[in-house]
Amino acid sequence: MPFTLATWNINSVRLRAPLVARLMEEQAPDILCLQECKCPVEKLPLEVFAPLGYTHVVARGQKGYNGVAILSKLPLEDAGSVDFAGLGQARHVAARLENGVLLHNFYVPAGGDVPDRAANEKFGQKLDFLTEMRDAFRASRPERSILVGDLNIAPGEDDVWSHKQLLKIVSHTPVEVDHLAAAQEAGGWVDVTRAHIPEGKLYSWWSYRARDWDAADKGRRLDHVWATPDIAGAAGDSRILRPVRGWDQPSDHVPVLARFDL
DNA sequence: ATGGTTGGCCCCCAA
Repeated sequence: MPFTLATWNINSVRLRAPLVARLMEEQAPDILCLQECKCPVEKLPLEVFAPLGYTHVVARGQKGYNGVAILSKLPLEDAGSVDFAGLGQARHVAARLENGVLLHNFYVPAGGDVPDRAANEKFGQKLDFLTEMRDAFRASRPERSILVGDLNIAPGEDDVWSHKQLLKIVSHTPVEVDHLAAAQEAGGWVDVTRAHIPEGKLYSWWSYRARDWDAADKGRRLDHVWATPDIAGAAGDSRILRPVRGWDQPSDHVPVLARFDL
């Protein structure tokens, strides 16, 4: 059963429901994982998505902030959510596909502006969230699993526009990169996007605060598709849809896609 | 070193 998968931080799914519909029409991924829906589950605009074939939904939400949703053409079973770091925020949800694959949709905390847990509580929460992800994968090594989402960390030198200039910027500090690597290694997760596109700069996010995001091109790869080694070989056709950043009233993130031949 | 933009919501917080 081959299927295509997309992950996209939508930054308000109600405001950008037309953009989600456009992606569904133009790319038709079988499964679309959204982050930063910014609304309770009962306010998701599902009436926009259902006519396009996305009738299966597994989601967690809250008013105003965070929120994760899996919209699917394929049947899904809710596989629960974990409150990593005890924040009480809607940042994770999992779903089981009919072929047994377990799909995790994550929205890792951004972590505030100051990369110091003594001075900035949010940074500590981000590190704790990643540590608890690591511990969960250690306690129960995932199999036949896919993990996607806005992990809010650009791990590699070619995942940012300037490695040197971002070393002290939250999302690319060594301590964050180490914490993400520990979570990745604990699960044995393969970075599917980088496995397929090993060379060159690769970004999925460009700040709203640039005069010309395209010309300046000061991007970061914050959005990821991972898979466990037993199914990573079935993944192919990874793509990051840069042109979506140029759509009207865009999210600051663009969709990241992959196909799985399972 | 600083400022720049966006979204949600109760006039400020988070990103």
